[in-house]
Amino acid sequence: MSLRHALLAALSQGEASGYELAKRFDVAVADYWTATPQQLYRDLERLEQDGLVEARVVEQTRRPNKRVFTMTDAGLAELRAFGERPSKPPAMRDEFLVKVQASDRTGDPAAILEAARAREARSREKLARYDQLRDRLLEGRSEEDYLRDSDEVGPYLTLMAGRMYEQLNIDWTATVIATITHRQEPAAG
Amino acid sequence: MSLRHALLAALSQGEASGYELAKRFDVAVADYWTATPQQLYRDLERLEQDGLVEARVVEQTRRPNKRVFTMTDAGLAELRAFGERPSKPPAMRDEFLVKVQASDRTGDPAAILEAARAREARSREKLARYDQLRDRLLEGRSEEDYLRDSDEVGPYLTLMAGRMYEQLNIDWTATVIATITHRQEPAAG
DNA sequence: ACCCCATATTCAACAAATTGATTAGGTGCG
DNA sequence: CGCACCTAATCAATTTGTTGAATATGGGGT
Repeated sequence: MSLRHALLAALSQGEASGYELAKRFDVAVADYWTATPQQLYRDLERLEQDGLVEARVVEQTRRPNKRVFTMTDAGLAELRAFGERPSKPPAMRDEFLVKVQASDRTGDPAAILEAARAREARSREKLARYDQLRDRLLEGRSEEDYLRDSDEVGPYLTLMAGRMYEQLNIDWTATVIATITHRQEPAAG
Repeated sequence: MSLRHALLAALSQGEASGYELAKRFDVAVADYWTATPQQLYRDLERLEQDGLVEARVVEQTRRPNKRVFTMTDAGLAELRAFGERPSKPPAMRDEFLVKVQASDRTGDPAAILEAARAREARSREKLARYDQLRDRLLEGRSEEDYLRDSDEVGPYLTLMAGRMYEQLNIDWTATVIATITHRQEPAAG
Protein backbone atom coordinates (compact mmCIF):
# COMPACT_ATOMS: atom_id res chain seq x y z
CA MET A 1 0.00 0.00 0.00
CA SER A 2 2.74 2.33 -0.92
CA LEU A 3 1.09 4.66 -3.37
CA ARG A 4 0.25 6.45 -0.13
CA HIS A 5 3.93 7.18 0.36
CA ALA A 6 4.44 8.22 -3.24
CA LEU A 7 1.57 10.65 -2.74
CA LEU A 8 3.02 11.98 0.50
CA ALA A 9 6.38 12.40 -1.23
CA ALA A 10 4.72 14.34 -4.04
CA LEU A 11 2.86 16.52 -1.54
CA SER A 12 6.10 17.10 0.36
CA GLN A 13 7.03 19.18 -2.69
CA GLY A 14 4.02 21.39 -2.10
CA GLU A 15 0.23 21.28 -1.90
CA ALA A 16 -1.78 20.12 -4.87
CA SER A 17 -5.23 18.95 -5.96
CA GLY A 18 -5.93 15.41 -7.11
CA TYR A 19 -6.00 16.56 -10.68
CA GLU A 20 -2.68 18.37 -10.36
CA LEU A 21 -1.14 15.35 -8.71
CA ALA A 22 -2.36 13.19 -11.57
CA LYS A 23 -0.50 15.41 -13.99
CA ARG A 24 2.56 15.58 -11.78
CA PHE A 25 2.62 11.80 -11.65
CA ASP A 26 2.17 11.56 -15.37
CA VAL A 27 5.03 13.88 -16.29
CA ALA A 28 7.58 13.46 -13.53
CA VAL A 29 6.85 10.45 -11.36
CA ALA A 30 5.75 7.84 -13.93
CA ASP A 31 9.27 6.49 -14.31
CA TYR A 32 9.33 5.29 -10.72
CA TRP A 33 5.72 5.12 -9.62
CA THR A 34 2.79 4.53 -11.92
CA ALA A 35 -0.75 5.39 -10.89
CA THR A 36 -4.02 6.34 -12.53
CA PRO A 37 -6.08 9.37 -11.45
CA GLN A 38 -8.71 7.07 -9.96
CA GLN A 39 -6.09 5.55 -7.70
CA LEU A 40 -4.85 8.94 -6.59
CA TYR A 41 -8.31 10.21 -5.68
CA ARG A 42 -9.12 7.06 -3.78
CA ASP A 43 -5.90 7.07 -1.80
CA LEU A 44 -6.12 10.80 -1.10
CA GLU A 45 -9.49 10.07 0.54
CA ARG A 46 -7.91 7.48 2.73
CA LEU A 47 -4.92 9.63 3.58
CA GLU A 48 -7.35 12.32 4.64
CA GLN A 49 -9.35 9.91 6.79
CA ASP A 50 -6.11 8.82 8.43
CA GLY A 51 -5.14 12.43 9.11
CA LEU A 52 -1.98 12.28 6.99
CA VAL A 53 -3.18 14.97 4.60
CA GLU A 54 -5.65 17.83 4.90
CA ALA A 55 -7.94 19.13 2.19
CA ARG A 56 -9.40 22.54 1.66
CA VAL A 57 -11.73 23.58 -1.14
CA VAL A 58 -10.46 26.30 -3.44
CA GLU A 59 -13.31 28.05 -5.18
CA GLN A 60 -12.68 28.90 -8.78
CA THR A 61 -14.80 30.94 -11.15
CA ARG A 62 -13.64 29.88 -14.59
CA ARG A 63 -12.95 26.26 -13.65
CA PRO A 64 -14.62 23.70 -11.39
CA ASN A 65 -13.71 24.10 -7.75
CA LYS A 66 -10.92 21.91 -6.52
CA ARG A 67 -9.80 20.31 -3.30
CA VAL A 68 -6.21 21.14 -2.51
CA PHE A 69 -4.31 18.72 -0.31
CA THR A 70 -1.57 19.52 2.18
CA MET A 71 0.57 17.07 4.12
CA THR A 72 0.03 17.19 7.89
CA ASP A 73 2.64 16.70 10.59
CA ALA A 74 1.39 13.15 10.97
CA GLY A 75 1.88 12.73 7.24
CA LEU A 76 5.47 13.90 7.46
CA ALA A 77 6.07 11.57 10.39
CA GLU A 78 4.69 8.67 8.36
CA LEU A 79 6.92 9.62 5.43
CA ARG A 80 9.92 9.70 7.76
CA ALA A 81 9.06 6.28 9.18
CA PHE A 82 8.71 4.97 5.65
CA GLY A 83 12.12 6.36 4.82
CA GLU A 84 13.73 4.37 7.56
CA ARG A 85 12.21 1.02 6.68
CA PRO A 86 14.06 -1.11 4.11
CA SER A 87 12.75 -0.67 0.57
CA LYS A 88 11.08 -3.37 -1.44
CA PRO A 89 12.97 -4.16 -4.62
CA PRO A 90 11.64 -2.26 -7.65
CA ALA A 91 8.70 -3.91 -9.42
CA MET A 92 8.29 -3.62 -13.18
CA ARG A 93 5.78 -4.57 -15.80
CA ASP A 94 6.95 -4.02 -19.35
CA GLU A 95 4.90 -5.60 -22.11
CA PHE A 96 7.30 -4.68 -24.85
CA LEU A 97 10.13 -6.61 -23.23
CA VAL A 98 7.87 -9.66 -23.03
CA LYS A 99 7.27 -9.35 -26.75
CA VAL A 100 10.96 -9.06 -27.49
CA GLN A 101 11.69 -12.13 -25.39
CA ALA A 102 9.23 -14.21 -27.37
CA SER A 103 10.05 -12.60 -30.71
CA ASP A 104 11.95 -15.57 -32.11
CA ARG A 105 8.81 -17.70 -31.76
CA THR A 106 6.18 -15.15 -32.75
CA GLY A 107 7.87 -14.33 -36.05
CA ASP A 108 6.62 -11.11 -37.62
CA PRO A 109 9.74 -8.93 -37.30
CA ALA A 110 7.78 -6.03 -38.80
CA ALA A 111 5.49 -5.85 -35.76
CA ILE A 112 8.40 -5.74 -33.33
CA LEU A 113 10.24 -3.21 -35.44
CA GLU A 114 7.22 -0.96 -35.38
CA ALA A 115 6.77 -1.42 -31.64
CA ALA A 116 10.46 -0.69 -31.08
CA ARG A 117 10.20 2.53 -33.07
CA ALA A 118 7.13 3.55 -31.10
CA ARG A 119 8.96 2.84 -27.87
CA GLU A 120 11.94 4.87 -28.99
CA ALA A 121 9.76 7.79 -30.02
CA ARG A 122 7.98 7.76 -26.67
CA SER A 123 11.27 7.72 -24.80
CA ARG A 124 12.55 10.64 -26.85
CA GLU A 125 9.46 12.65 -25.98
CA LYS A 126 9.76 11.86 -22.31
CA LEU A 127 13.45 12.70 -22.36
CA ALA A 128 12.72 16.04 -24.00
CA ARG A 129 10.16 16.88 -21.32
CA TYR A 130 12.55 15.78 -18.60
CA ASP A 131 15.23 18.01 -20.10
CA GLN A 132 12.88 20.97 -19.93
CA LEU A 133 12.14 20.25 -16.28
CA ARG A 134 15.85 19.94 -15.64
CA ASP A 135 16.65 23.30 -17.20
CA ARG A 136 13.91 24.86 -15.11
CA LEU A 137 15.36 23.35 -11.94
CA LEU A 138 18.95 24.27 -12.74
CA GLU A 139 18.17 27.91 -13.60
CA GLY A 140 21.46 28.20 -15.42
CA ARG A 141 23.58 26.56 -12.75
CA SER A 142 25.69 23.54 -13.59
CA GLU A 143 24.63 20.15 -12.30
CA GLU A 144 27.63 19.99 -9.98
CA ASP A 145 26.86 23.40 -8.49
CA TYR A 146 23.21 22.56 -8.12
CA LEU A 147 23.83 19.27 -6.35
CA ARG A 148 26.30 20.93 -4.01
CA ASP A 149 24.52 24.16 -3.18
CA SER A 150 20.78 24.03 -3.77
CA ASP A 151 18.46 23.54 -0.81
CA GLU A 152 16.73 20.61 -2.47
CA VAL A 153 18.24 17.67 -4.35
CA GLY A 154 15.58 14.91 -4.15
CA PRO A 155 13.50 15.96 -7.15
CA TYR A 156 16.63 16.52 -9.21
CA LEU A 157 18.05 13.10 -8.40
CA THR A 158 14.81 11.30 -9.29
CA LEU A 159 14.55 13.35 -12.46
CA MET A 160 18.09 12.28 -13.26
CA ALA A 161 17.11 8.62 -12.81
CA GLY A 162 14.18 9.18 -15.17
CA ARG A 163 16.42 10.80 -17.77
CA MET A 164 18.92 7.97 -17.55
CA TYR A 165 16.15 5.42 -17.90
CA GLU A 166 14.75 7.06 -21.02
CA GLN A 167 18.22 7.34 -22.50
CA LEU A 168 18.72 3.63 -21.77
CA ASN A 169 15.54 2.90 -23.67
CA ILE A 170 16.67 4.95 -26.64
CA ASP A 171 20.01 3.14 -26.75
CA TRP A 172 18.50 -0.27 -26.23
CA THR A 173 15.72 0.12 -28.81
CA ALA A 174 18.40 1.24 -31.29
CA THR A 175 20.16 -2.10 -30.76
CA VAL A 176 16.89 -3.98 -31.11
CA ILE A 177 16.09 -2.17 -34.34
CA ALA A 178 19.58 -2.71 -35.75
CA THR A 179 19.52 -6.39 -34.83
CA ILE A 180 16.16 -7.09 -36.40
CA THR A 181 16.94 -5.04 -39.49
CA HIS A 182 20.21 -6.89 -40.11
CA ARG A 183 18.65 -10.28 -39.61
CA GLN A 184 15.84 -9.47 -42.02
CA GLU A 185 18.27 -8.77 -44.84
CA PRO A 186 19.08 -11.75 -47.02
CA ALA A 187 22.59 -12.73 -45.92
CA ALA A 188 24.60 -11.29 -48.78
CA GLY A 189 28.35 -11.83 -49.01
CA MET B 1 -4.01 -9.70 -17.27
CA SER B 2 -0.69 -9.83 -18.89
CA LEU B 3 1.26 -12.04 -16.55
CA ARG B 4 -0.37 -14.67 -18.76
CA HIS B 5 1.66 -13.39 -21.68
CA ALA B 6 4.85 -13.16 -19.68
CA LEU B 7 4.28 -16.80 -18.73
CA LEU B 8 3.63 -17.82 -22.32
CA ALA B 9 6.78 -15.96 -23.37
CA ALA B 10 8.78 -17.81 -20.72
CA LEU B 11 7.31 -21.13 -21.81
CA SER B 12 8.10 -20.29 -25.44
CA GLN B 13 11.71 -20.80 -24.35
CA GLY B 14 10.90 -24.35 -23.33
CA GLU B 15 8.68 -26.35 -20.97
CA ALA B 16 8.95 -25.84 -17.24
CA SER B 17 7.22 -26.50 -13.94
CA GLY B 18 5.72 -23.74 -11.82
CA TYR B 19 8.66 -23.92 -9.48
CA GLU B 20 11.17 -23.67 -12.31
CA LEU B 21 9.28 -20.74 -13.78
CA ALA B 22 9.36 -19.01 -10.41
CA LYS B 23 13.13 -19.27 -10.41
CA ARG B 24 13.38 -18.24 -14.05
CA PHE B 25 11.31 -15.16 -13.27
CA ASP B 26 13.40 -14.39 -10.24
CA VAL B 27 16.76 -14.53 -12.00
CA ALA B 28 16.05 -13.42 -15.55
CA VAL B 29 12.64 -11.86 -15.92
CA ALA B 30 12.37 -9.76 -12.76
CA ASP B 31 13.76 -6.65 -14.45
CA TYR B 32 10.81 -6.47 -16.81
CA TRP B 33 8.07 -8.52 -15.19
CA THR B 34 7.70 -9.10 -11.48
CA ALA B 35 5.59 -11.93 -10.10
CA THR B 36 5.44 -14.12 -7.01
CA PRO B 37 5.30 -17.93 -7.19
CA GLN B 38 1.68 -17.86 -5.99
CA GLN B 39 0.73 -15.69 -8.94
CA LEU B 40 2.49 -18.00 -11.37
CA TYR B 41 0.75 -21.11 -10.06
CA ARG B 42 -2.62 -19.42 -10.13
CA ASP B 43 -2.23 -18.14 -13.67
CA LEU B 44 -0.81 -21.42 -14.92
CA GLU B 45 -4.06 -23.02 -13.70
CA ARG B 46 -6.06 -20.55 -15.70
CA LEU B 47 -3.89 -20.87 -18.78
CA GLU B 48 -4.44 -24.60 -18.59
CA GLN B 49 -8.21 -24.19 -18.24
CA ASP B 50 -8.15 -21.92 -21.30
CA GLY B 51 -6.15 -24.48 -23.26
CA LEU B 52 -3.16 -22.19 -23.78
CA VAL B 53 -0.79 -24.50 -21.92
CA GLU B 54 -0.79 -28.22 -21.20
CA ALA B 55 0.48 -29.90 -18.06
CA ARG B 56 1.89 -33.36 -17.56
CA VAL B 57 3.03 -34.85 -14.29
CA VAL B 58 6.68 -35.87 -14.11
CA GLU B 59 7.24 -38.49 -11.42
CA GLN B 60 10.41 -38.04 -9.46
CA THR B 61 11.92 -40.33 -6.89
CA ARG B 62 14.25 -38.11 -4.93
CA ARG B 63 12.05 -35.00 -5.15
CA PRO B 64 8.31 -34.31 -5.04
CA ASN B 65 6.61 -34.92 -8.36
CA LYS B 66 6.16 -31.89 -10.53
CA ARG B 67 3.77 -30.68 -13.19
CA VAL B 68 5.61 -29.58 -16.31
CA PHE B 69 3.85 -27.06 -18.55
CA THR B 70 4.09 -26.79 -22.32
CA MET B 71 2.64 -24.08 -24.53
CA THR B 72 -0.06 -25.30 -26.91
CA ASP B 73 -0.71 -24.10 -30.45
CA ALA B 74 -3.53 -21.96 -29.06
CA GLY B 75 -1.02 -20.53 -26.61
CA LEU B 76 1.37 -19.62 -29.38
CA ALA B 77 -1.48 -18.05 -31.34
CA GLU B 78 -2.43 -15.97 -28.28
CA LEU B 79 1.19 -14.90 -27.87
CA ARG B 80 1.33 -13.87 -31.53
CA ALA B 81 -1.90 -11.88 -31.19
CA PHE B 82 -0.47 -10.21 -28.11
CA GLY B 83 2.66 -9.32 -30.08
CA GLU B 84 0.65 -7.45 -32.64
CA ARG B 85 -1.38 -5.36 -30.23
CA PRO B 86 0.15 -2.05 -29.10
CA SER B 87 2.04 -2.32 -25.81
CA LYS B 88 1.03 -0.58 -22.64
CA PRO B 89 3.70 1.81 -21.41
CA PRO B 90 5.99 0.23 -18.81
CA ALA B 91 4.71 0.38 -15.23
CA MET B 92 7.12 0.82 -12.33
CA ARG B 93 6.97 0.83 -8.58
CA ASP B 94 10.22 1.83 -6.93
CA GLU B 95 10.10 2.68 -3.24
CA PHE B 96 13.67 3.83 -3.05
CA LEU B 97 13.08 6.53 -5.64
CA VAL B 98 10.12 7.76 -3.62
CA LYS B 99 12.40 8.06 -0.59
CA VAL B 100 15.00 9.97 -2.56
CA GLN B 101 12.38 12.36 -3.87
CA ALA B 102 11.24 13.20 -0.37
CA SER B 103 14.72 13.10 1.14
CA ASP B 104 15.05 16.86 1.58
CA ARG B 105 12.04 16.84 3.88
CA THR B 106 12.63 13.61 5.74
CA GLY B 107 16.13 14.57 6.82
CA ASP B 108 18.23 11.65 8.04
CA PRO B 109 20.84 11.47 5.26
CA ALA B 110 22.33 8.41 6.97
CA ALA B 111 19.22 6.34 6.25
CA ILE B 112 19.23 7.24 2.57
CA LEU B 113 22.94 6.66 2.30
CA GLU B 114 22.53 3.20 3.73
CA ALA B 115 19.58 2.46 1.43
CA ALA B 116 21.58 3.71 -1.55
CA ARG B 117 24.47 1.41 -0.69
CA ALA B 118 22.08 -1.52 -0.31
CA ARG B 119 20.57 -0.71 -3.68
CA GLU B 120 23.96 -0.51 -5.30
CA ALA B 121 25.05 -3.82 -3.80
CA ARG B 122 21.89 -5.52 -5.03
CA SER B 123 22.39 -4.15 -8.52
CA ARG B 124 25.97 -5.37 -8.56
CA GLU B 125 24.83 -8.85 -7.62
CA LYS B 126 22.16 -8.89 -10.27
CA LEU B 127 24.60 -7.59 -12.85
CA ALA B 128 27.08 -10.33 -11.97
CA ARG B 129 24.40 -12.99 -12.40
CA TYR B 130 23.30 -11.44 -15.69
CA ASP B 131 26.90 -11.48 -16.88
CA GLN B 132 27.13 -15.18 -16.13
CA LEU B 133 23.95 -15.84 -18.09
CA ARG B 134 25.34 -13.73 -20.92
CA ASP B 135 28.59 -15.68 -21.11
CA ARG B 136 26.59 -18.89 -21.16
CA LEU B 137 24.48 -17.62 -24.06
CA LEU B 138 27.42 -16.25 -26.04
CA GLU B 139 29.50 -19.43 -25.76
CA GLY B 140 32.63 -17.49 -26.67
CA ARG B 141 31.11 -15.62 -29.60
CA SER B 142 31.17 -11.84 -29.68
CA GLU B 143 27.94 -9.97 -29.12
CA GLU B 144 27.92 -8.76 -32.72
CA ASP B 145 28.36 -12.27 -34.09
CA TYR B 146 25.73 -13.65 -31.77
CA LEU B 147 23.13 -11.04 -32.68
CA ARG B 148 23.80 -11.59 -36.38
CA ASP B 149 24.03 -15.37 -36.56
CA SER B 150 22.36 -17.14 -33.66
CA ASP B 151 18.92 -18.64 -34.16
CA GLU B 152 17.51 -16.82 -31.15
CA VAL B 153 17.98 -13.20 -30.10
CA GLY B 154 14.95 -12.42 -27.88
CA PRO B 155 16.39 -13.70 -24.61
CA TYR B 156 19.71 -12.02 -25.28
CA LEU B 157 18.10 -8.67 -26.01
CA THR B 158 16.00 -8.74 -22.84
CA LEU B 159 19.04 -9.81 -20.85
CA MET B 160 20.88 -6.86 -22.36
CA ALA B 161 18.11 -4.52 -21.18
CA GLY B 162 18.40 -5.99 -17.70
CA ARG B 163 22.15 -5.51 -17.66
CA MET B 164 21.84 -1.93 -18.82
CA TYR B 165 19.23 -1.26 -16.16
CA GLU B 166 21.40 -2.63 -13.37
CA GLN B 167 24.37 -0.65 -14.66
CA LEU B 168 22.19 2.46 -14.65
CA ASN B 169 21.33 1.78 -11.03
CA ILE B 170 24.97 1.41 -10.10
CA ASP B 171 25.87 4.70 -11.80
CA TRP B 172 22.90 6.54 -10.40
CA THR B 173 23.31 5.33 -6.82
CA ALA B 174 26.96 6.42 -7.04
CA THR B 175 25.77 9.96 -7.82
CA VAL B 176 23.25 9.83 -4.99
CA ILE B 177 25.90 8.67 -2.55
CA ALA B 178 28.40 11.29 -3.71
CA THR B 179 25.80 14.05 -3.50
CA ILE B 180 24.66 13.18 0.00
CA THR B 181 28.20 12.65 1.23
CA HIS B 182 29.36 16.03 -0.04
CA ARG B 183 26.38 17.83 1.39
CA GLN B 184 26.91 16.25 4.79
CA GLU B 185 30.43 17.63 5.06
CA PRO B 186 30.71 21.00 6.73
CA ALA B 187 31.33 23.37 3.81
CA ALA B 188 35.05 23.92 4.20
CA GLY B 189 36.87 26.35 1.90
C1' DA C 1 18.02 -37.71 16.21
C1' DC C 2 17.26 -33.08 15.03
C1' DC C 3 17.00 -29.08 12.32
C1' DC C 4 17.49 -26.48 8.32
C1' DC C 5 17.32 -26.07 3.50
C1' DA C 6 15.68 -27.12 -1.27
C1' DT C 7 12.08 -28.96 -4.08
C1' DA C 8 7.22 -28.56 -5.33
C1' DT C 9 2.56 -26.95 -4.79
C1' DT C 10 -1.79 -25.14 -2.85
C1' DC C 11 -5.22 -22.31 -0.12
C1' DA C 12 -7.44 -18.44 1.69
C1' DA C 13 -7.93 -13.64 2.98
C1' DC C 14 -7.14 -9.28 1.99
C1' DA C 15 -5.34 -5.11 -0.44
C1' DA C 16 -4.60 -2.76 -4.62
C1' DA C 17 -4.95 -1.83 -9.57
C1' DT C 18 -7.52 -1.60 -13.84
C1' DT C 19 -11.33 -0.43 -16.80
C1' DG C 20 -15.05 2.08 -18.18
C1' DA C 21 -18.52 5.13 -17.40
C1' DT C 22 -20.60 9.42 -15.53
C1' DT C 23 -21.18 14.29 -14.10
C1' DA C 24 -20.36 19.26 -14.95
C1' DG C 25 -18.82 23.86 -16.18
C1' DG C 26 -15.65 26.48 -19.27
C1' DT C 27 -12.88 27.52 -23.43
C1' DG C 28 -11.86 27.81 -28.19
C1' DC C 29 -12.83 26.84 -33.07
C1' DG C 30 -15.28 27.04 -37.20
C1' DC D 1 -24.67 26.43 -32.64
C1' DG D 2 -22.29 22.30 -32.14
C1' DC D 3 -18.11 19.87 -31.21
C1' DA D 4 -14.04 18.82 -29.14
C1' DC D 5 -11.09 19.41 -25.43
C1' DC D 6 -9.57 20.81 -20.67
C1' DT D 7 -10.37 21.02 -15.77
C1' DA D 8 -12.06 18.38 -11.76
C1' DA D 9 -13.81 14.57 -9.50
C1' DT D 10 -16.45 10.18 -8.40
C1' DC D 11 -18.54 5.35 -8.77
C1' DA D 12 -18.78 0.54 -9.45
C1' DA D 13 -17.25 -3.89 -11.15
C1' DT D 14 -13.79 -6.83 -12.08
C1' DT D 15 -9.15 -8.37 -12.26
C1' DT D 16 -4.58 -8.55 -10.15
C1' DG D 17 -1.34 -8.63 -6.63
C1' DT D 18 0.20 -9.43 -1.81
C1' DT D 19 0.77 -11.90 2.47
C1' DG D 20 1.03 -15.67 5.30
C1' DA D 21 0.50 -20.11 6.07
C1' DA D 22 0.23 -25.17 5.22
C1' DT D 23 1.75 -29.67 3.24
C1' DA D 24 4.99 -33.27 1.75
C1' DT D 25 9.60 -35.47 0.52
C1' DG D 26 14.49 -35.83 0.71
C1' DG D 27 19.35 -34.32 1.50
C1' DG D 28 23.11 -32.50 4.34
C1' DG D 29 25.21 -31.29 8.44
C1' DT D 30 26.10 -31.47 13.75
